[in-house]
Amino acid sequence: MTRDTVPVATVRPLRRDAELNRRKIIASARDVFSERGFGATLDDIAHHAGLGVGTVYRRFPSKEHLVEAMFADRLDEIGALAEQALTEGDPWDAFANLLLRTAALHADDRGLREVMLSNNFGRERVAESKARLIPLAMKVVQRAKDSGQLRADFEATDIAIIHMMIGSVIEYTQDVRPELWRRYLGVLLDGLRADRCHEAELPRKALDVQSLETVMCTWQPHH
Amino acid sequence: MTRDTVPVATVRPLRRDAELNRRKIIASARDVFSERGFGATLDDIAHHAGLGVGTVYRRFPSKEHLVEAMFADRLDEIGALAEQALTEGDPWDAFANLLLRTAALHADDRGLREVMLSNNFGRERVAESKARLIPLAMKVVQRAKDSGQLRADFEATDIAIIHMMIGSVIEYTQDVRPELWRRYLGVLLDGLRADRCHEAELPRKALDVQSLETVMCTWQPHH
DNA sequence: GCGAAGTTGAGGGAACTCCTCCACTTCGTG
DNA sequence: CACGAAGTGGAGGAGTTCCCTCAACTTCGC
Repeated sequence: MTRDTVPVATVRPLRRDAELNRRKIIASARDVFSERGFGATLDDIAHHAGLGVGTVYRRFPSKEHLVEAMFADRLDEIGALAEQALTEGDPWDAFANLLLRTAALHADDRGLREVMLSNNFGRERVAESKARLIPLAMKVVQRAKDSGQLRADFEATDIAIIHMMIGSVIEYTQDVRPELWRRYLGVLLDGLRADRCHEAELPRKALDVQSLETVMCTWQPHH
Repeated sequence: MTRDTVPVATVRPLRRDAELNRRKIIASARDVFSERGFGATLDDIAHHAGLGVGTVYRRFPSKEHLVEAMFADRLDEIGALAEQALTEGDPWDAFANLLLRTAALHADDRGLREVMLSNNFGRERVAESKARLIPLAMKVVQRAKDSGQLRADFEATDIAIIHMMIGSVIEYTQDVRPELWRRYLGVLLDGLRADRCHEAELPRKALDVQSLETVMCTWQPHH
């Protein structure tokens, strides 16, 4: 499934056992990355799959390739969430649910979180999928602002920063209280409603898209 | 100043040049830790001080000791902020300003941020200073709640988590926009005001002090 | 049953860090 | 001023961790 999307210049098919192992590797990578993030080594993934390291390297030239193979379609999942949000009845609920559902995915999958917040993992397909997300998010934001429920000085780039904040809560508290992040997303959402702002304007302007890009290149997973 | 607070069993005084170097080391550590955090090696600090590594190790058995020597009094600074907050006129302003001023210190000094958010740096004196902070914070919170301005379901441990969130914003955005964190603290503060609540209660309970302790032992600086 | 394809895991090599050691320098007292 | 004690420097040992290779071995499938 993830497989045939690559250019394909009629590569000879893998031997049956090799194909089986390839699947084992991907399954293992999904497990390991989702639990331990990209800090995990290919050695870890190999052992978790019950295979030798060499086998993994024979199939995937580098960690990058594995990531690429694994996460492109998961990002499209989030794209689907966003599109769905555009058709949802109440504009505020659409906005809030998009944040909530995305954060919930982040909480379940450390690897996904890292791909989303950093520009340092995966190239090509991952980058494309992310690029497709931006205009969608902008629409959801605009709709919520137009409806007068989301504060007017909110910007689409704020979404990314909010995910960074919630991401750090997830990172550190999920062993102790896996759902605690919902509390702080709750505070943030309350703070984002138009009828709650006390100060007319938030201090400082939001990041422009270019600066956000830079920030996301700096972003590094913890340890 | 930081100096004579240690037990002192009449250690013979340092030779004049050695004492000078000791000061250089501490100054250098202040610079380097504040900019690069505790990721910095003692080698870095030595070179930045224009000294050899050996000299640093002769004076401070380990990084821990240096940290201890440096940060205990900075934490007391924050304690002073908190006490000051207790006498400030408006209870909400006291609360909000405490968060703001503390975050501003964090933004200026990566080392301080790391000591505050983690239980893994510095022992003894640092731990003491932190312990003294807790009841103060609790009072400030209680006063703001009693005045009806801070939402009733806020807890003192939320302060630490908020600093983690803001800390991650600082960490990643300060090269691009050093003051951007104020924007998100602004959102949080608006979300914390009691009036015009949308949801009656935040989802999930706050951490208890014990769990927070655990979380802070897990906390690690980035990279 | 044979050659091509696949597998294995010890270990090479690179990047870091912490810290030690001892030949050398400097201090300051007698 | 000279001499012993105190202090200094920084190459390098020891420990990690990680990425990836390769040569000996196994399995597949025609």
